[in-house]
Parts: sequence; C-alpha cells; structure tokens
Amino acid sequence: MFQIQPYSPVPVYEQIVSQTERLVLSGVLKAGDQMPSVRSLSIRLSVNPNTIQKAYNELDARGVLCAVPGKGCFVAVNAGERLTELCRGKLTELRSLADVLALAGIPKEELIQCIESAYEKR
Amino acid sequence: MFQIQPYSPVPVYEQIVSQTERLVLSGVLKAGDQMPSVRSLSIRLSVNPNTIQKAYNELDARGVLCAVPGKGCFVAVNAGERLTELCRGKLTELRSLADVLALAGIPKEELIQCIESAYEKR
DNA sequence: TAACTGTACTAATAGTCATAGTACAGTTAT
DNA sequence: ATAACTGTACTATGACTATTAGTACAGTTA
Repeated sequence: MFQIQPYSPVPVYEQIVSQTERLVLSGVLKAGDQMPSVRSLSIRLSVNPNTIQKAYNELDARGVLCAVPGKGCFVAVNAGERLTELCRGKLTELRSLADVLALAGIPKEELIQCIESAYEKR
Repeated sequence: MFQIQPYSPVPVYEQIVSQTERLVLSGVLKAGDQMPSVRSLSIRLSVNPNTIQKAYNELDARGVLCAVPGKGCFVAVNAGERLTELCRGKLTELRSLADVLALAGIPKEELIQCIESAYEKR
C-alpha cells in the first residue's frame, strides 16, 4: 500500500502524506475506509510510530483523514473535494515552473506534450 | 540585482543561485561578466560571506559561473547552454505535477493556459 | 479485563542552514 | 614592495527539522 524510501531527501512522513493523497484521488481509498493503525503501519514500514502519527495529523489537518481516538483513522467524507481544492493551489507551482522552462528556451510543445500524456492516462 | 527574503523557507544560498540563473537566462548577465565579490555581496545583502560562497560554489559546479582565485567570479562562457540542459531535467518535475493535477480532476485547459501565458510573456 | 485505538509528552541523535571568525594564497594597482 | 582586493578553507556555534526511542494516558471494543 505504501512504498517508502528511507534515504530519500523528502521526509518519510511527507511520503506517507502524498501517497495517501494519491490513493484517495485514484479511488483506492474511499470515504469511510479505515486506515491502518499508527502502530501497525509503523511496524509494517519499519518506521517510528511518531513518524506515522505526524503524517496522519497532517492529513487530518488537511481534512483528508478523520482520526477518532480509541477507534481508528478513517478517510474523511469529502476527502476528494478537499484534495481538489488543495491541488488548485499547485497551479502556482506549475506557473513558475513554466516560467523558468520558457526562459530557458525549452520549446512550448514539449511542455504541452507532458500535460497531454498526463491526461491521456486517465 | 538580488532580492533576498531572509525568513523564507527556501535557503538564502538557493535564492541567490536561482536568481543568478534567471539573470543569465534573461540575458541580464552575459558570458564573461564579473559577479560581485563574495565579500561585497555579503555586505550588500546583509548576509554572511559563507552563504554567498556556498551559492557561488554551487553555480561554479553547475558550470554557470567560473571562479578565479585572486581575480573574481565570472559568468561562464556557455552558461546559457548549461542552464538549458539543467532545465530540461525539470520536465520530469512538470510531468509529476501534471500527473497529480490530472488525478485531482483539474481541467486540462487550466494547465495549458498556465503554459501559454508563460510563453506569451516572451 | 485485555487488547486494541489515537494522543501527548520528553529525550537524544543526526543533519542542514546560517552566522562568526580566522587564515592562506593569488591578483592588481599604487 | 606594499596595500587592498580576490576566492578558498577551516573550525566553532546556534537554530531548526527529521527521526528514533520510550513512556504514559484516555477512549473503544470484544
């Protein structure tokens, strides 16, 4: 369910956050689904429980997960919509990336091609 | 020449690196131009000399600048070409960003519009 | 009651970023 | 030659983050 690269420069908890968000967006995780517990996932990924908790807290704060003390951690009801809103903020990222690539003289068609192929997969 | 945000999450030396690269790509800095000295720039930006040196070292390693002990730091002869090559690597970044946005259901047209407006500026 | 759940702490380690200070060697103009 | 510049190298320190480690508490469920 999760693929963790321990020696990556991107923190483990961020890997869990982004991979969870991907699973929600791709429909693998649906609203109400129970997530693995903090302890069990920490054992399965050979990672400290605190690292998992940090990831779950972040996802809870973003409205993707809903943690219930004593019961477990569940996918929030409007997780998909929340993520779409959050992703819209990434358009700024795309804009500045396109700015640099344009400045570097990369042909516009190459960028368009990247976009096209990303949408063809679906 | 440089606009530094000291409390930004992106390190000061990285800000200098990326801003220098932008100046080279936009033609403000041309091959052979002498950069401000480590010490003078550190004073002007109210930053430690070591921070400037780290930025210049990085730019030297990327082939953008050419540091000559005793003389100064100069824009490398093929700085523009080096940067174009380096930027081509960022297409991967664009690809994964487009993947996420596509997955989130952001309309393809919005992404295309970002690309178009970036190239219209030029 | 026992075994699970999330949560909240503290402590310690490791790494990065930045500051601070010093020193050395090469270049240049006076 | 001297002074003033240049890049470079090095150590030490403080702040912050990521992570591991361990313990403890409160709610839930069979």
